[in-house]
Amino acid sequence: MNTFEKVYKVVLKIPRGKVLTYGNVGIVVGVSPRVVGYAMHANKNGKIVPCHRVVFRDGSLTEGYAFGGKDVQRKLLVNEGISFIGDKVDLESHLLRG
DNA sequence: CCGTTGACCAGGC
DNA sequence: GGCCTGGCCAACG
Repeated sequence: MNTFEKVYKVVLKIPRGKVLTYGNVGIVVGVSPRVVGYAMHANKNGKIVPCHRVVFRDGSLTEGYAFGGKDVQRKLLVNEGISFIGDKVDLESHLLRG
């Protein structure tokens, strides 16, 4: 099992309408948050893992998103029923905590 | 094998 | 509340 696959597996387990932070995925997988971000970057195709359900600890998104940018990512999240506070995800309501 | 590079996060100013 | 710094760890050259 590669480190990427472990990250992908956890991200795939995120239910619709919920989000996780990079650091949270890192804790579950057992790697540093940087590695999670690296794995997401490797997934820049966006066809393998719903990386739009992974956001910053702050609830903010990323500029270099695979599908085109944070605007596209925000649209995808809203499409799944996730609400936003300004330019950030409403973590209080949608952060998946285990 | 070593140095650099990140889609990060927390702390200090 | 924005910006910088240190720590973190796998992938790349």
